[in-house]
Amino acid sequence: MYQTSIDDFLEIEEFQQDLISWFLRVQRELPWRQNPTPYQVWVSEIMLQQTRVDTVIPYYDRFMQKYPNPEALAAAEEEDVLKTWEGLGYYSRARNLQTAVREVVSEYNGKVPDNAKELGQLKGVGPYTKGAILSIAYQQPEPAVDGNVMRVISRIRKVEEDIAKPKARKIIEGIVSDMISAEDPSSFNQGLMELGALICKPKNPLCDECPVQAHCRAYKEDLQEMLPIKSRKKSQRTEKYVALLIRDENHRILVQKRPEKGLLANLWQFPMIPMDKANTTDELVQWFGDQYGITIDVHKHLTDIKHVFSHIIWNLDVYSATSTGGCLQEGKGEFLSAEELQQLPFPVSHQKIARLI
DNA sequence: AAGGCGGGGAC
DNA sequence: GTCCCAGCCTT
Repeated sequence: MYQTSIDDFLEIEEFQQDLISWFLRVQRELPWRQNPTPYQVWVSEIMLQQTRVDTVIPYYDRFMQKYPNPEALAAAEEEDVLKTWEGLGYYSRARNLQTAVREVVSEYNGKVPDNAKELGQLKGVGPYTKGAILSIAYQQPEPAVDGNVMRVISRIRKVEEDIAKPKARKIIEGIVSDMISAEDPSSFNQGLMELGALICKPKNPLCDECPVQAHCRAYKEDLQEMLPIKSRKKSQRTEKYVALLIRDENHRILVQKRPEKGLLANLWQFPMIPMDKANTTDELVQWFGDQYGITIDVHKHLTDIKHVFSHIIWNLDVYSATSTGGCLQEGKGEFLSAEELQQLPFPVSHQKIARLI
């Protein structure tokens, strides 16, 4: 059904021409498009995973300033890398990127691999990123199928598979493999993504301005609003916590590092107590004493914070408090000055608390 | 195959 | 509120 027949070759060549010439004419000027090194392509592609271009730009600039090459990133402290990534989300991207870059420095003499086998084994480099690096950095005709490309190809070729399912990506990859330009795979792949971002948008696609309108089955059949087909994800669960801004006698503040796995791994936070463990202030003080080893005096309610993740909603009830005695248990955090806190990476939800200091 | 994993912009 | 963004990893 999605096979390419001999009769389609001429059509495909026209499609390539229309797409690539449009891309070369209208492409946005982006920091990672100025004669990029493979490392620059790699970093930009990791940052762009599930993240909009406009959000990434300032992060990319700061990151490249601090870590201009694989050696610099390999030598950095993880905590500093996370601080540079602070606010961008999906923090395992940063940790996996550093792990992979260290492997590139030690195993490949600092040269980013130019083949699918070695690239695919690097931490955090999946099918999309692998294809993006091979095509954009090395001009190899490999598909790079992201959300944009799934939507664009679904419409152009009337693919009615549910793009939320893994099977759809394989189908789209096959189609792109049959269509990709051998002369300029970089512009072809980037053109598909740029088309998705600027013209072939999820809602209200600008078909009147589309450079490949003549090649689009969805447009021909007026199905552009119906495609792609995508099943809905289930909604988030809610978790309620009390968060505490606890000062000691020197006005230092209690913070702790989160576990090395799971949500917001290795980031820092203010102590949080599940709401069901602290129905009353007395219960809260009791629980905190048991868990942390210090007694606290809870003062006024500062604010409520609602923070939405992709799969969880946090409701944080924030109180100020002072530590009045006891000895902080090992591994339960440390009291730091406001200046010292500035150096540590916090999730956005807890940056909101830090602003109250 | 399904769920965990951030945050923000567009509507 | 909903959707979704230049996705990957784990189970």
